[in-house]
Amino acid sequence: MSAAETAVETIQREMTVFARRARASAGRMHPELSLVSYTLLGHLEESGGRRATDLAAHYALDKSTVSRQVAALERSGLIERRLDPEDHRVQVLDLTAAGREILAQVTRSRRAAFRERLADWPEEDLVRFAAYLERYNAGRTAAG
Amino acid sequence: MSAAETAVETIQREMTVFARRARASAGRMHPELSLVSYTLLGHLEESGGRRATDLAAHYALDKSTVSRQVAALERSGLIERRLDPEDHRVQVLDLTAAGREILAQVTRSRRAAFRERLADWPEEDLVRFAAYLERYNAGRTAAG
DNA sequence: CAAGCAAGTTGTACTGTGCAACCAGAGCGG
DNA sequence: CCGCTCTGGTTGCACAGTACAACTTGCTTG
Repeated sequence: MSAAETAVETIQREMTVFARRARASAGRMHPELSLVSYTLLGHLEESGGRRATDLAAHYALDKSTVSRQVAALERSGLIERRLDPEDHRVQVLDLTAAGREILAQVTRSRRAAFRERLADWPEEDLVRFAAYLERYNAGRTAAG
Repeated sequence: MSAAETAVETIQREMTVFARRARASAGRMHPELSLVSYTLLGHLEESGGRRATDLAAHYALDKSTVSRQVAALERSGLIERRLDPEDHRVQVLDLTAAGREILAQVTRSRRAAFRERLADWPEEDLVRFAAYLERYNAGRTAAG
C-alpha cells in the first residue's frame, strides 16, 4: 500500500472513531441539548426562519424525525413556530431568546473543551489541521 | 481572536459537521454492517485477540453495549469468542473467516468512497492530515 | 370542483446506548 | 482456607434517535 493509501485508511478510521466518541460525549457534556438539537439550533441561528422540511432536507433526516425534534425544542421553549400566513401548511421556525441563550452557553462549553484538548498543539499545526478539516468537509460525497 | 483560537473554533465546528454527516450516511452505505459493527470488526482485524473490555475502553462505550454488539457479531458468525485459559473471566475475540470476508468487502467500498473524496489531495497533505487525526484522537479528554 | 401534491403529525418498530444489578472467576490479607 | 474486593462480562430496563407508512390539512391545477 502506498503512503497515500495508508493515510487514507487512517483518515477513514480516525474519523470514524471521532464520530463515535463525539456522539458519546455530546450527551454527557450537555444533557440539556442533544447533538441533534444543538445542530438544529445552530442552523436556525445562522439562517433563521427555516421550515422543518428545509432542515430535513439539509440534514438528510426524515420529516417525521425533524417533526419530533422540533416539537421537543418547542416544548422546551427554545424555538417557536408560527404559521406562514402565505401558506397555512407551513410552519416557520425561529429561536426564542431562551434558545439563543442555551445555544450560546453550549457553544461556549464545547469550545472550551476543544480548546483544552488542543492546548498543547503548536499554533502552526492547529491552523493546518483546521484547514484540512474544512477542505475535507467541503467535499460533497457521501463518504462522510 | 488569535490564529490559534480561530483554528480551534474551526476544528470544533468542522468536527461537529463531520460527526453529524457520518452518522447520517454510514447506515445508508453498508446496510449489511452497522457502523459500530464495522468499527469493532476492523479493530479486531488490526489487533486480533482483543477482549470486550478493551474495545469498550477504546471506543468509550459501556461494557454492556459492547457485550451486546459482540453477541450479535457472534450470532452472525463474524467473530468467535474463546475463553482465555489463563483467566476464565476473559473472552478473547477473533474474526472468523466469514468476518474477514465481510469486513474486507465493506472496507473496499468505504475506502473507495474516501479515496474518491480525497482523490485530489497531495500525498503529503494526506499523511499530515492522518497524523493530526490520530493525535487528536489519542487525547483522552471528553471533548469528543 | 376533484384529483393530486406538499407540509407536518402520529403510530409503530428497531437500533444503539447507558446505568444498575447481577454473576462468576481471580487475587489478596488474615 | 475464608471472606472481601476487584475485574470481565451479561441481563433487565429505560430512553433517544431514527425510518417508514398511514393519515390530516391545506394548496394547486386540470
